Amino acid sequence: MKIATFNINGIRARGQALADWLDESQPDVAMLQEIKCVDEAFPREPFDERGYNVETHGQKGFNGVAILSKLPLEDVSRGLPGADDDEQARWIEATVVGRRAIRLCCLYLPNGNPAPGPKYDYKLGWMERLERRVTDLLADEEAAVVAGDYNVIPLDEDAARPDAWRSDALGLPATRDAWRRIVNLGMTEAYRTRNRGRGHFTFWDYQAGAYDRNDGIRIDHVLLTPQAADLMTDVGIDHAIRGGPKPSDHVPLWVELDA
DNA sequence: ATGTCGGCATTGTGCCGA
Repeated sequence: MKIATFNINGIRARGQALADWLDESQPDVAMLQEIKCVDEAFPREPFDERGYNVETHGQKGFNGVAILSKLPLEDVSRGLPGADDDEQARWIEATVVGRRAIRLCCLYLPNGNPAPGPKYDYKLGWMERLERRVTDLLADEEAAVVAGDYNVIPLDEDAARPDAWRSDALGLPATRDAWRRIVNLGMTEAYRTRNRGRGHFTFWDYQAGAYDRNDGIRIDHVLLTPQAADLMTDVGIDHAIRGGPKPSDHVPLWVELDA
């Protein structure tokens, strides 16, 4: 089962690029972030035609997440637990059952800039809630994939110019500490099991020819519970589509699970 | 740091968020 995450930066602006990528990459599951529309405005037809079930958790203008799946999506839950007053649409989870059941958690973690400030406080609070949700997922002892745009640069090697991000909300020590606390609960960070060193990115700014200069950062991640990590057979980044027509500023990251 | 983009409010363009 191929499971991908992709921050598409606006579903309505990305229709063709997203459809083309689905046709080429053929994921069984695509977890999408920044759909930037309400549920009723999500264009379902291109995905219906391709045999995907669609579940969305949208919001007007900003944020918004969705899961596309060729298998039925069961037990869908919207919103990250732990703050009833949180109005931002950044979390949706569901279960797919192939040969094995897989819990899919799709997240769009807050950017947090400018830091310090209320937006950064919200980011750190959201990461505390994520830590609690991951703790519960691990206690379930089942296969779960927690994937999305984390807006976290885990280490200096995950940025072309690490110095530029040291005081940014994506790279501050407190951000990296919170990330490490989550991973260290017992999750496997999929991409780094097979790829080491510099130059592996999932995001390039639209400005200043960042993609052409490979001036990127690695901020989209897939975390796996042990039961999911034991099923992983491959992982990759579809970076080439960043150079295609009307690209998102992020590219897809995917894992293959024997499930 | 800034060579950009998407969506909104709004009809020509400036703001926000990233």
